Amino acid sequence: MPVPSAGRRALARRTERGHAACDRLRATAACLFVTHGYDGVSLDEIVRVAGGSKTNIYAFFGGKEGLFLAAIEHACGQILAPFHEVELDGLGLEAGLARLGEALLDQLLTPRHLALFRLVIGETARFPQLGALWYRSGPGVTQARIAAFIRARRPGIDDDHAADLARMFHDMAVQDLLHRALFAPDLPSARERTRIVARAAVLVVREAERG
Amino acid sequence: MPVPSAGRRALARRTERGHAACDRLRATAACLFVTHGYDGVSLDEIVRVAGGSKTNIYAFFGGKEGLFLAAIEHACGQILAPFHEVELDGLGLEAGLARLGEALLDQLLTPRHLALFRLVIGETARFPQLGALWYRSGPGVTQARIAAFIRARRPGIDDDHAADLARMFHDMAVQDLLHRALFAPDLPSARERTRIVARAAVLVVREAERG
DNA sequence: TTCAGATGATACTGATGGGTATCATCTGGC
DNA sequence: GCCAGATGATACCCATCAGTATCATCTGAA
Repeated sequence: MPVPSAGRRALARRTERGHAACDRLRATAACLFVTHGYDGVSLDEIVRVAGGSKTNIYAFFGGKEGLFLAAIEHACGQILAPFHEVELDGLGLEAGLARLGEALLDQLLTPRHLALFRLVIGETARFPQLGALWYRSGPGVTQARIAAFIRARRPGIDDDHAADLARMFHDMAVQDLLHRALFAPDLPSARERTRIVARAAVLVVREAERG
Repeated sequence: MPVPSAGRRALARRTERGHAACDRLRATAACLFVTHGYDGVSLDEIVRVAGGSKTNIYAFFGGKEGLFLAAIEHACGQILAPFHEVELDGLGLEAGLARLGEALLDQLLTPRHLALFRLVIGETARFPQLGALWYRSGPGVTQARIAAFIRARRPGIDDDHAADLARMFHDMAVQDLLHRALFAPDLPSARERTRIVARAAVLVVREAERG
């Protein structure tokens, strides 16, 4: 691999055309990297799909690694957006947890999320900052939202206890299904999904009562 | 990439030297692939470390992909061996579950397991058979052992219920810690580990009483 | 309008690496 | 011991690809 040099200097004033090219590059790269992995995509291919030229990649992102990190960060930021908009007004603890679990699984079991998850896990060895970024924008946010909901429905609850319950609910409701989706091509039925999430919700509610 | 051809024909009688070379290649490849990933290791490097020559790789394994699959299968078969030998005689349900959970974490949080896990998840997109192999020799076996223990300590329990409890215990005890280890460099303290496992065991025992 | 700098198109470079070919050497059944 | 076939050592082929260089064209602030 050629040693990267300073390359062309950073741009002083980027034009409108440049911004558009930059966005297109990042979006295209995200799509291709998620689908084919870091080593499975060449810069020439990205440029061929996105338009523009390799000149931009080095001017905007510094090289392949920079483009990769920017693309994945972008993808991570988007992946859980629908989950954050789930409406819980009027739902009790058990029903609300169930809805949160279902909404979470809706996102986590999409092919796009599974592919991104694979990529992040695989490349965290090469790009350590990726792992932290992922946990922050993934499980971290998710568990925090669940914990907040538990505290809202059980106002007197201890903060640590709520966080514990949130973590346990998250893991019981999501992890086995996520792993099965990652490793086996046949997803469980919707009925099975519902059962698993409901079971987790029941357990957590019982445990919350106990204090 | 050159299109693989039939290559040299399969060997009719392999010599003792050949068997030794084959084993060395597989072990070396497992080590290097787990550390550097599929694309991060060249055949020349494997041969340089293991001795022998590329001739063997094509004669024994058919090419890089075949060697990779053989190496990973080998590594998967070994990774949980210590877990299967945990002694549970004389322990009640809660204490036994706790010991199982601790023993499992002992294996899952080793650098070697984390690296193998990363590799398998990342490469399952390219080699689908890998995922099934992994689930079979990993979580599948683990959960089955936990379920068997629950049934042994609660003889009247419904089989499906035991399997459910096993899955939930497995996920509560292991998953969050595993994910944090995968994504963040700082492992949780032994104290925190013990607390999480104990908490999961308590929940499952209570749930088992309820029927 | 001008023109310096941004962007596009494209060819090139140097290194890498999977797979093949060739020939030398070793093994083991006979 | 013989010798066919297994194994080792090595050079080679050819495609890929990150990064660079060069020059043409476009943009937008002054």
